[in-house]
Amino acid sequence: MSNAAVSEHQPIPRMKSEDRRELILEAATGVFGQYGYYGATTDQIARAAGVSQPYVVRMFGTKERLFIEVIERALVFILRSFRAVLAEGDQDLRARLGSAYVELLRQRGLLLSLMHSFVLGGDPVIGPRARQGFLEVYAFLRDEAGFGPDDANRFLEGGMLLNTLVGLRMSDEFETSDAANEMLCAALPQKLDLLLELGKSQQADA
Amino acid sequence: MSNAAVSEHQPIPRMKSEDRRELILEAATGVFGQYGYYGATTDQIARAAGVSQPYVVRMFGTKERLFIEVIERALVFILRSFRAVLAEGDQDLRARLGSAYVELLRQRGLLLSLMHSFVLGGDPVIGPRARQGFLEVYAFLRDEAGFGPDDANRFLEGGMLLNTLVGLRMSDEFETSDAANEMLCAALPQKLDLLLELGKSQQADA
DNA sequence: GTCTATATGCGGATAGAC
DNA sequence: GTCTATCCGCATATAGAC
Repeated sequence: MSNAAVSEHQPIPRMKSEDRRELILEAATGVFGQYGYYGATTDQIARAAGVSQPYVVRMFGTKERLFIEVIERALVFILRSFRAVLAEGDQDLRARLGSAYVELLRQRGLLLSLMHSFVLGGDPVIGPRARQGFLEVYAFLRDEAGFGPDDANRFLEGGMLLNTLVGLRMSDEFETSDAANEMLCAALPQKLDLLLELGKSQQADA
Repeated sequence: MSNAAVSEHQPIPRMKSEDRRELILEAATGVFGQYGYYGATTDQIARAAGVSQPYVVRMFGTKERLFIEVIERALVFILRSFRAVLAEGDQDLRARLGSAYVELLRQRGLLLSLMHSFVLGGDPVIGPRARQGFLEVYAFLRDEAGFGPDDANRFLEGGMLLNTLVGLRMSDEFETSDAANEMLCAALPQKLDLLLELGKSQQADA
């Protein structure tokens, strides 16, 4: 048995700070997405990332700074994804952006972490970042995607309802409630299968 | 100096359990609306209600039960308000229901407490209640208001964006950001003045 | 009905070893 | 780069007086 095998068993898997950082941000995104800023603990995040709790704090300074990094990273993903859609053409832009947004659900907790930040607008440090993030998306829709105020609004409305339904885990009721079923079908023209699939996998985790 | 004056100074203002209960629920609604379930403390709620922290816990058993009562009470207000609109006629139903919804912002934290519950769908006790509440509103729109699936969906989309903008305190940016200004105007056809007014008063509190 | 005092547990953060 | 041990503060909840 090689040394490599031994250090896999008692893992002190050193890696570059940058990589570890990304790993923790991903884990934190999932945990914050589920429990929100206050509800999530640095210990949960650490376990999800496979590192020790003090290490998480050490790397990001405070839980608050970690949360800020999580939501700023989430925003980067959203805008990157939207710009990729834009680069592919102008046909059906609204539908394709909507589709891209739903696809972001694959990154667990990404949209929900943001959603949690949106309802903490009163917080003196989270609030301003959250507003800025939201406004950046709005600016993208207006200036880059060329939406008018009404179209931009419509798009955001749909996005916020989607976030809410995901946060609610409404997909859990898909089979048990006709109303839930109907609502989900109306809210997600396509992509319903993705939502249900992700819903099941996260039920399995928990 | 009379005894009455003394007991005003050291106030032990006994009141009926029911009244005190309502007072605390109101205070809790405001605090939960601002900080969410995990972020709010029973002590903040107690101070907002003008009672001691242990009394709050004593009266509701646990913080969790208090939160559940807050969101169920919020739902009662929403449905009561919607049914009142319905009783006044069928003209312009969508707009009038929307308007009634915005008016509920007057009850501080009512819509936001619900919103916070919506993003905690993974919680084993909050989640089911939150889903049920959301589905009750949907059922109202479909069965009582006579909306079709698409109209119901549209209505909920608008509601969720409103909740989000309020949670974000986007009205804080009304004067400083053109984008925020435009967005708010598009999101609230009428009633923008109400939002701005409430925004100012809550800035004053904090 | 309401308070004061307090027990208890948990979570964020720090110190320091390896 | 990463861990273990631990401190400290805060928040929920309990006990019991008035």
